[in-house]
Amino acid sequence: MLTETKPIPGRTRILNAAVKLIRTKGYNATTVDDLCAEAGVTKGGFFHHFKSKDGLGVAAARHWTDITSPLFAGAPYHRPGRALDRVLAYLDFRRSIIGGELAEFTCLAGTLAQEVHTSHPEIAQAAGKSIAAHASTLVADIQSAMDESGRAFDFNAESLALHTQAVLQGGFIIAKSAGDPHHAEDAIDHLRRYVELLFKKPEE
Amino acid sequence: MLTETKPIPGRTRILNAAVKLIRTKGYNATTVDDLCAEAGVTKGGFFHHFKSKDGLGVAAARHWTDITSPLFAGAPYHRPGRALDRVLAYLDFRRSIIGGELAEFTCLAGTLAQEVHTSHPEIAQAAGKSIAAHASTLVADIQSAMDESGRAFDFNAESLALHTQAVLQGGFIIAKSAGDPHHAEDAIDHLRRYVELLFKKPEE
DNA sequence: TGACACATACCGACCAGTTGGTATGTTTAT
DNA sequence: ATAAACATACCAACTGGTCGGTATGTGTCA
Repeated sequence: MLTETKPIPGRTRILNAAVKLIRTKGYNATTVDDLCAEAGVTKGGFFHHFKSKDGLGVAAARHWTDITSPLFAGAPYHRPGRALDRVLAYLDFRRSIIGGELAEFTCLAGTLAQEVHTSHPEIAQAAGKSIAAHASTLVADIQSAMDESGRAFDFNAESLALHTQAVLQGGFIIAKSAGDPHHAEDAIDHLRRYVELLFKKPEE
Repeated sequence: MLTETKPIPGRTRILNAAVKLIRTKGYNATTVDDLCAEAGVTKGGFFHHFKSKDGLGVAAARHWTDITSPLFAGAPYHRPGRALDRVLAYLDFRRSIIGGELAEFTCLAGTLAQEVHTSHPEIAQAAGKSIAAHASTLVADIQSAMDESGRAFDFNAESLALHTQAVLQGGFIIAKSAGDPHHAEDAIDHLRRYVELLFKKPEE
């Protein structure tokens, strides 16, 4: 039996190129020619698949969700029995995937949203959806952890879920501003400590 | 006696225009012509004051420090007697200046660092210095709060100071991604709760 | 025999940066 | 005191290259 290596279609190669280049250089600094060269496609091919560069931007934001969703859905942090442990395991997982170059672990959606939030609202909206969708995957565990704790909180599960994303995004920015990926880990460490303190039982 | 209204020199007008436009549109999307129009200067005037657009980028990052330093130095959050209260007052101050358009309260340095960290390292470095310099103004109060608490912490004052900036930056990104400034306030609320929990005395 | 997935060649708009000035001080030499 | 020499702060017009986008093919497969 042959190993059927099906070729990756041009559209997907362009989207993967977009993820790589936009994470490294940003949206505006990434030219259509850059994308074509990286994807091994000509300009005609590019505009066959996307009606404009902005159209690609929107598609890239959605592609980002398509890439990351299965990564997190298949990650081992869903295994612990207690909800709080699953939340902490999520943070540990996020910390564990930090390594190597900044562009390899930073968030495309955050990068896009920051850069184009006024000039290209459609792209920003698609990026916002991607972040919100990922945050929403945490809500159930956070809500369960809140319920299991038997405590009262002056925030809701959605707010804390979104906050985890805020801290991650902020950690990436500090890492970029200092040129040191280590700072992204520090941000997660503080976030983990925050979650532990929130749910810590008074006696322990 | 005449009211001597000294005219703002072109160089300063260009720097102020840069802060406004880059915060709104980002660095790459802000053209030299945009800057000239906003500042009321011609292109020749621009390149008299700055040797290149990148040169302006570096100068704008430093200008950002020049603008923000006196703002924070003169703010009322330094007044409380207990160090912890000064730290919390700082966060309350940061929360209070959020309002209106996103471009009016977001951080130029964070925006710059995110966008140009690979393509224009000099600008990113200048932006990083601005963030680090601001964070360092918090270290003394945080250190005092740690000392006054009499507790042991597994992080140092510098780390927590930088983390406050990470959370702020992250809050801005979530706000931009959702198109809602309110999220920046949520991030600060969580950060304030974290600081309170860190320093809360066991008995209270 | 089309519909699809590309490629080649090209265009007009725009953009960073240059050129070659002018007007207004400020310093220096006599 | 004053003129020459220099410095600073701008301006209008231009240039060479780049960018997003288009027009028009060509090969392939159901």
